[in-house]
Amino acid sequence: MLTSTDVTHTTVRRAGRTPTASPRTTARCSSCAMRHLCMPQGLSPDDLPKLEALICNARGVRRGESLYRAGDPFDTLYAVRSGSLKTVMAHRDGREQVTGLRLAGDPLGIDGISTDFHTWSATALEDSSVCIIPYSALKHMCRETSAMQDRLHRLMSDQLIRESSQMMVLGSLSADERVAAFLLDVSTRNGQRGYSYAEFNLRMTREDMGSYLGMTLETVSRTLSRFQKRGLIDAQGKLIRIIDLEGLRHL
Amino acid sequence: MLTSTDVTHTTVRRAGRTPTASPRTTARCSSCAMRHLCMPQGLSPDDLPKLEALICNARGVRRGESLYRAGDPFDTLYAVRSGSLKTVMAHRDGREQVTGLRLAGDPLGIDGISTDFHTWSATALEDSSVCIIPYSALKHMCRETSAMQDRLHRLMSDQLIRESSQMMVLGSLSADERVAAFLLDVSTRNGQRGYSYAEFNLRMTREDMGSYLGMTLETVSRTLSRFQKRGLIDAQGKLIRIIDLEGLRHL
DNA sequence: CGACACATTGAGAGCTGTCAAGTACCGTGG
DNA sequence: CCACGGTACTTGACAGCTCTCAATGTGTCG
Repeated sequence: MLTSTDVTHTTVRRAGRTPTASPRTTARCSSCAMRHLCMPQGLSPDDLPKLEALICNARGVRRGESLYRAGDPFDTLYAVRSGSLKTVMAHRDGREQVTGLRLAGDPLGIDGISTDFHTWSATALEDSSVCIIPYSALKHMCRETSAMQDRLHRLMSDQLIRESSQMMVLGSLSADERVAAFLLDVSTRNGQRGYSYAEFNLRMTREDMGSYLGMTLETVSRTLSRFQKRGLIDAQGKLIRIIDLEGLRHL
Repeated sequence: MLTSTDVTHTTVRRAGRTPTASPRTTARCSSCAMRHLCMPQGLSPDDLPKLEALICNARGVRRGESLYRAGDPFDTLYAVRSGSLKTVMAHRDGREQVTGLRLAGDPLGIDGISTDFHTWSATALEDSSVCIIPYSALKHMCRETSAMQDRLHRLMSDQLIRESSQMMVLGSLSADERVAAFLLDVSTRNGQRGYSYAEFNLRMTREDMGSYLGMTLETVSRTLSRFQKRGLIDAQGKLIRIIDLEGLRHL
């Protein structure tokens, strides 16, 4: 599984900018349209300047590039500013599995806190940009501002719940149910971000989806085709349009 | 799946002791043999008194009882002091899946931070006791003591990694590999707690194991039998003895 | 327009689930 | 102490879902 493709794992340089200047590489996070997602929810007005004081630069990651890779030393958290990334975990025998899909506003890098080294890799599914949040500065701020502390804790707990939900998907649901659950999840998250609930671009390949859902790319493809025949969705490659949302919900 | 049994979900009373006095119900955590596991790793000597000032009582949970259940309001974290518990998540259609096994020293309750309500249930696999760590007090202490903050963050990150490893098990491994991975995991954790790597009491039923590993209890049972025939393990019901550790590792 | 990655579809095999029967174990009550 | 009932466990037979292998179709980018 997942061994046929050899994704171009060109790790983005750590210090300094990406050579081929990606869009808005070093823009300030404070000028970011999705700033509210990067962290500050729940902060009082006079806490905001403190947050902006966090040297919160942005960084571009081009499609297929890794933001960080398993084994990299950890020192900063990220928040997706635009685009989307997948998180990937590797087994010792080389098999690897997609463990998460991160959309705008989602946090990234928490896996590094445990050991000071990253356990996953994070790879861009499209040209993306992320806010950089130095962990030590964030910790310092959390000690001063209880709202910030709350926010970070909730963020981590959120991830925990998201992952255990995915464990449930992997452990208890049939192929059909898994694909449906995935589509509904992406739909919801897309909607929450102000985009359409009904129509979105998956960005992931069928192989990525399969890896995330614990099945082969062929089964994913077959399932989507069947959904289309049943009038549940309209799928043109990675472009998905949900036609019968309730139908998907009831499997 | 998992519908045949109707586990006695007698939620333990929230205020006050359990009616049938369980062992050491209100003992102080500071007198606990596994105190070092409850939190303080990495704290400097003069931080310890602060930690003990956290009103850290213990509470008993009898086998089959729930420490907390999905939907319960969240206000305290726990750390397993003795015994073991399983965490269980429920799907809307009633199917439920074991999402984790918590042994002595493991944290419990983090799932409640996100929404202030618990998302999982935690049920004792044997008569157990847990340390009670009021979340608000813990937060307060994390703002004062950076070592404590570090510890909490790492704890949460650990859980995240543990869960994504389990996602990998569920998504990429065959039945044999899953069972082997589970046995090795329990063996390791048992060893880390000063017990035998080779011999342990699983406590979980085959059904729980199956639920955790995304397979049926019959397949679990068959797999264990096959392992036994191959001379990898010796299984007498819940009592497992690992004979060929390397054999298990190489599947 | 060709090269390449990605996606679709088919046929068959294999693993795991389902259903069913029988066995072992354990706590309870006589 | 033993008998009993119930839960947990084992094992078998068979079906069905998903994987594997393979061929073909489609889109994209240089």
